[in-house]
Amino acid sequence: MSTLDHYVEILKKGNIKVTQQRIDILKYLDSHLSHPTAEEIFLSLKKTHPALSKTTVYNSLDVLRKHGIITTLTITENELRYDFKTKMHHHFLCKKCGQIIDIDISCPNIEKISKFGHRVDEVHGYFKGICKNCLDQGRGKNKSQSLT
Amino acid sequence: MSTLDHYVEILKKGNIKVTQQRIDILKYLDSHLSHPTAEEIFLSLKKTHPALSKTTVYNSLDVLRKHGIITTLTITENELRYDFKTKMHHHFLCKKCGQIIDIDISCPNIEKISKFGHRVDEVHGYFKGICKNCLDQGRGKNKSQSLT
DNA sequence: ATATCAAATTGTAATTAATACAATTTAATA
DNA sequence: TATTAAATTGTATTAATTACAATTTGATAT
Ligand SMILES: [Mn+2]
Ligand SMILES: [Mn+2]
Ligand SMILES: [Zn+2]
Ligand SMILES: [Zn+2]
Repeated sequence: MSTLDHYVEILKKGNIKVTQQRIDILKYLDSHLSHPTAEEIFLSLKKTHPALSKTTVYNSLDVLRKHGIITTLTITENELRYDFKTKMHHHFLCKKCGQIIDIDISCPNIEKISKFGHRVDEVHGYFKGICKNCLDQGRGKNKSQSLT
Repeated sequence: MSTLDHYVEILKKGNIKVTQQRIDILKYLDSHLSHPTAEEIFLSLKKTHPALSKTTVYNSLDVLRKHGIITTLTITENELRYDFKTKMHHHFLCKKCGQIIDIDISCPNIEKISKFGHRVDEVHGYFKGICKNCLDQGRGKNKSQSLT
């Protein structure tokens, strides 16, 4: 969550033409770190920007990704997800509530891969299971905690 | 690569009805550890079994997966990939030649996730970059090595 | 060996994420 | 303010996956 100028700066620094659509998408991703899909981003932004095209969302996300400003996750099966956080981290997908949680750990395996002779550009660490919240609820300890 | 009886045994052990289609799919996955897509499996099996339906391939893969006989990979963006190898291992996707290589290492991070309170059922470790073969070719050391 | 029947297969249609493309608009520069 | 390359829009298309009804078949009991 930052001032709009912050997103303008990010775009200018990458020599990306500054448009309202791109600012909106960046702002959305920065304030929704839940790894949304293109569809979710589109539907949300369309509320306050009815003329927005889904193609623009896809195009903008591609541009941002190619410039390393955002990253993508292939953790779910049918759609790509987007992440404003680019620092290497892991993810946990809860198969019950569906949320994708950031896990701030690094990967100690990169060096091993390099020893095989491959050049590693990206590291993706995903875990799937049941999150703490869902486990607690399943045990009857319903503390009426929100899952959104 | 095993005798057909082996795949029959696998199905029977899982209380899965034995059909020629399921045997064929299992055999294909066992002898093609390249993490094929449903489409690739379908096209290859259709050659010797022209009546095969793509729906059957999807259904069978789902059944096999639900019984833990095969696993799935979401490493590429547009399609699911299937793996006969269920023992926990990592993967490396070469962005040049497209092949997905098995990396036989384990994940030292599982315990950390458990400490967060989540229950971990699946571990997915993916790396992306340029594989050794492609790197060597790029350096002009073309030893005419096959990439298939 | 044969009849039975739930389950599997098939073929087609529907859904959905993503991409292609031509017309229009706009951000950046002069 | 005029210019222009790039971005946006809307629509059409592609491609992976799922839904579903009709048909076939594997396993069981007779
Ligand atoms: Mn994240
Ligand atoms: Mn594998
Ligand atoms: Zn959960
Ligand atoms: Zn390669």
